[in-house]
Amino acid sequence: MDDDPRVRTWAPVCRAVAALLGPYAEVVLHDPGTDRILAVWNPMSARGPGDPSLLGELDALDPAAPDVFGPYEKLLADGRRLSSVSAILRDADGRASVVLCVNLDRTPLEQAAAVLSAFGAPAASRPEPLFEHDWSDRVQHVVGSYVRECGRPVERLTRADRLAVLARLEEARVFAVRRATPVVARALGVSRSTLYGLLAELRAPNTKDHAR
Amino acid sequence: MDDDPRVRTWAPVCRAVAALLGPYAEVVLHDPGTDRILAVWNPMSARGPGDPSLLGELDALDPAAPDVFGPYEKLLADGRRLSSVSAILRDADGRASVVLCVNLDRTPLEQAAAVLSAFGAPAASRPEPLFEHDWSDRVQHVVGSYVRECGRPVERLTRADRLAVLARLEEARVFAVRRATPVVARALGVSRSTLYGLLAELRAPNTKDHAR
DNA sequence: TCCACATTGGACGTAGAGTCCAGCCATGGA
DNA sequence: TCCATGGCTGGACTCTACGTCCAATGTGGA
Repeated sequence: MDDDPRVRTWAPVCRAVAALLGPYAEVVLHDPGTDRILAVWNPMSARGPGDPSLLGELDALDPAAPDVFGPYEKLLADGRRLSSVSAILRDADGRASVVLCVNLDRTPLEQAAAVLSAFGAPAASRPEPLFEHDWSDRVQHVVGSYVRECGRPVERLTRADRLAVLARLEEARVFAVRRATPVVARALGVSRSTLYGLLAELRAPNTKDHAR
Repeated sequence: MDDDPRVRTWAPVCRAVAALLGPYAEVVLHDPGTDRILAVWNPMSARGPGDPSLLGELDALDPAAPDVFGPYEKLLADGRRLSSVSAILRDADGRASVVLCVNLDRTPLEQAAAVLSAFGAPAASRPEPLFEHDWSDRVQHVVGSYVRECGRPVERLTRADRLAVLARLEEARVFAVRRATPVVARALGVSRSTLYGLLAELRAPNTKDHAR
C-alpha cells in the first residue's frame, strides 16, 4: 500500500496533521475509486489499509460536489464523539485522487471544558439543549417545507417526492423515535404499508428488484 | 448539631469555601474535644455530623502545634486522590475551637491538565453543543454532568441520585426514542428491572405503596 | 445475627415495528 | 373499449422489544 504513488504524494501532509493534533486525531486516506482505505495515521478505530471506507454519502467522483465536507459528527462504537472533516484531494488534472478524513476525538476536550467551567459556576447550570421538544412538529415542518418548495400539495406529491421527503426525515433520525411511523404516514397521506415500501426502497437503493 | 455556637461562628466561611471550589471540594468542621465531626459541606465521602473525625496525627490541643497543616495527600476508597489542608481555628481566648479541613478532589483537574498540556494549546472554552444529533450522547451528557455536580462516580450514586438523573432524562424525552431503556440502564449502572422500578416511582410519586 | 429493602435475572403478556400478499385503482397503450 | 402494468391499500402475519411481575440474592442497619 505504501508504494501507491498517491500515498507518497499526500503522506507528508497527513503525517503533519497527525503530529499537530497529537494523540486525539486520526488521519485517514481513502481511495475514491475502490472505496477502500489507503493509509491511516494515528488510528483510533481498528481499521487499516484495505478495509472498506464506508464513506457512503459523499461522492468524490461527482465533479460538481464541493471539495470539503464537514465538520460533522461521528460516533465510535465505544461512545467517543468525533468531529470529522473530509476533503477531496485532486491531481494536476483536477481528477479526484484521494479523499482525506481527519477525525478528532472531542471527548477529552469536552471533559476538560466541563470541569473548568464547573469551577466558575455557582449554581449547577442545567445542561438543557432540548431542541426537539416535539418531534412531530419536525415532521410537519419537513413535509410542509418540501410542499412549499415544489408547489404541490401533499396529496399530489409524486413517488419521487415522497422518497425525497422520507430521506430528509430519515436524516433527521425521526424514525428512531417510538410511534413515529404512523404519524409520518398520515403526514404524507399514504398508508403504513406504502411507507414501509418507500423506506425499504430508500434504504437499499442498489437492490432495485430481482430480489425474489 | 447546627445549634452549636461554634458551627454558627464558622459556617459562613465553610459555605464560602464549599461554594467557591464547586463540586470538587469537601469542607469538614471537627470538634477537637470529642474528636467528632461537627458539620460537613458538599460531602464526598459518606461521613456526617457525629462520626469520628479520625484526624489522628494532628493534635489541636497542643498549644505549640502550628495552625495550618498540609496540603497533604489523602486517598479515598474509590481511588480518588485528594489534596487536603487542615487549620485550627481559635476563639477569642486563643483556645482551639474547631478544626477545619478542606479536601479537594484532584483527579478531574489532573485529567484536564493532562489533556490540555497534551495539546500544548491554551484552553478555548467551548460552549455546550447545541445540536445533539445522537440521543445516546444526550444520555451520557445528562448522566455525566450529574456525576460531576455531585462529585460521585456513577457506581456510587444513591437511589435518590438515580431518581434525579431519571427525572432529567424523562424531561429530555429520552424515553420516547426506541431502544433507549437498555442504554440508560447501562449508563446508570443498574439493571433493566431496577430502571423500570425507578421510573414507576418517578411517574407516580403519590402512590407510595398500598397498591397491592 | 436477623430483618427490611433494594437489586437482580428471568419469565411472561402485549404493543407496536416491519413484512407479506391478494385485491383495487389509476394510467397508458393497442 | 379492453387489457396490462405498476403503485397503493387493508389486513393478516411475525418478531422485536417494551413493560410487568416475581422469586432469589445481596446488602446495610439494628
